[in-house]
Amino acid sequence: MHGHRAETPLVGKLDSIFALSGEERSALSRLPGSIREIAADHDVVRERDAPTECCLILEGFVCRYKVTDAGKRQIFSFHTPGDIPDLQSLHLEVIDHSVGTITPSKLLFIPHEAVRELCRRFPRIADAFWRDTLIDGAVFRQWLLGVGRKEAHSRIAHLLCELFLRLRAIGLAEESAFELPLTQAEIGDALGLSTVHVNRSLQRLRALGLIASSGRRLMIRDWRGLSEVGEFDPTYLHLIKAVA
Amino acid sequence: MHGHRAETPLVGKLDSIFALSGEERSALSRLPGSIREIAADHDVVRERDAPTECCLILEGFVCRYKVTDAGKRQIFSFHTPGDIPDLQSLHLEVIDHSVGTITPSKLLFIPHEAVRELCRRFPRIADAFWRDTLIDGAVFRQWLLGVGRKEAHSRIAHLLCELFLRLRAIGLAEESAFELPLTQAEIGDALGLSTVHVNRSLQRLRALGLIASSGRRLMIRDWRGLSEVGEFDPTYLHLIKAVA
DNA sequence: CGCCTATTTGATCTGATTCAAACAATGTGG
DNA sequence: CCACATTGTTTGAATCAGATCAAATAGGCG
Repeated sequence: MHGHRAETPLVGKLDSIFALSGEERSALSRLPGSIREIAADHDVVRERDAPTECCLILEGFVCRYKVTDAGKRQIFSFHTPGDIPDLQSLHLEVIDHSVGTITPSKLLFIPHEAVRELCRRFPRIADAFWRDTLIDGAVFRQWLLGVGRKEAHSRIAHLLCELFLRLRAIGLAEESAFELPLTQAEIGDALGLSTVHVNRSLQRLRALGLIASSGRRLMIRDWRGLSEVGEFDPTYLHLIKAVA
Repeated sequence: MHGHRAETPLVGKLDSIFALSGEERSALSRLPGSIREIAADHDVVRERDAPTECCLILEGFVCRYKVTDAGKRQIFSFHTPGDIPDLQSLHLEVIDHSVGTITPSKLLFIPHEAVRELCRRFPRIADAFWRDTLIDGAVFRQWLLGVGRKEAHSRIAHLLCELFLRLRAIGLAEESAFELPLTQAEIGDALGLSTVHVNRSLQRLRALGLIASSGRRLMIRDWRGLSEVGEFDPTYLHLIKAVA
């Protein structure tokens, strides 16, 4: 069953990276599936599963990750409303990583067959998904460049820049502030850092006057400066809308 | 094992991850384009380019990489004959990373339009490419897991395992040895390590009796052990053929 | 042989981890 | 509304994996 809003998160998200026609939009918003609400810190898909449906995020914050034998977690990406973090399960039987919630989330589980059918009927939608997958890969590469070759505070600055733009692209950020639902431990897992070091690096960014925060709310005081420290260049996100 | 040497590298490569029909194979091997030979250590595509053709590797070793403002290089992936490292340029105008040769290479530059046409005529070939892109992403994730969360010798062990299997899948490795055309500096750039540390970690793997090497030739003395140290599980490569 | 590029070794330094404990928020149930 | 538990943030000190610097070998190869 599905509800009907003016614009579903999926349409809004694809809109930010691809020009859709009216017909394509309405087809997308009519995708069938079952809605499920999942508490924070729970797995949606687990490494080695072979799901027959994929999950569209309606609300919440989700991540993809993998755990080392030594029990260390590496987060690969964060996902927001409109994303389908396990779209790849459409073409790859076994999934090679887990997907878990960060915050309580509302997800729409869409049968693979429905997505395939949609792609057959609207080849440009397939193109949009393909494009999204490629952008996903580009984000990975930026991530890897940071983890492999940049210092802690620079990685963090980059992550904050990226999240800000992505959230703004889907209407979840204000002019220069947004809700950041990540703990410092989660940031560390994403960037290959210890919690302690994330904490000290954040303090440094604050001391430099680049950011400020109160509770979950993060304010960007100096976008230019933050971008520079993080060596952030938004091109790789391939967003359609221009950037502040 | 099979002995079809008349096939092109591309067919051989896709064969290793996807079941192609005879008609699809011959269409693939008839892809047009211009062959160019490129010396070692030269760029094929540069970050921010917007190429109108993509390059199929016929011979040689190629990598994708990006460089930090501080001048540090991070290699994202290595590519071997049959790979099309910049296939993504088909759907993403601007390329977000550079592609460069490691060894002297022979490349076939195929116009985007020819690939698009092929995908239209043979949708299953499009599926195969899509699948290849997804596997590429899976390789990235493994890579990132290592760089972010594993120790140096473990990352190296993992890389060696991966290269061995991939090379064997396309017929470029023997039972337990292969030509490894990488310098220690390049391994470092791939794994986020300094040359010196790569050297010492390799010595450690040798001392453990896991590998041996003479010149460019690398021998795997203890596959089990190497896999364990690297926490290597080949599932993510999604190779069709079973593994030793 | 001599040149250039890789590998190896040694010594030193440092960014980041780890361990440990205090502190702040937030939430829970009585 | 308070005591208490829980989870996240912050601080401090000790330690370590890996970086950096510097210089000595060892291979290839024209």
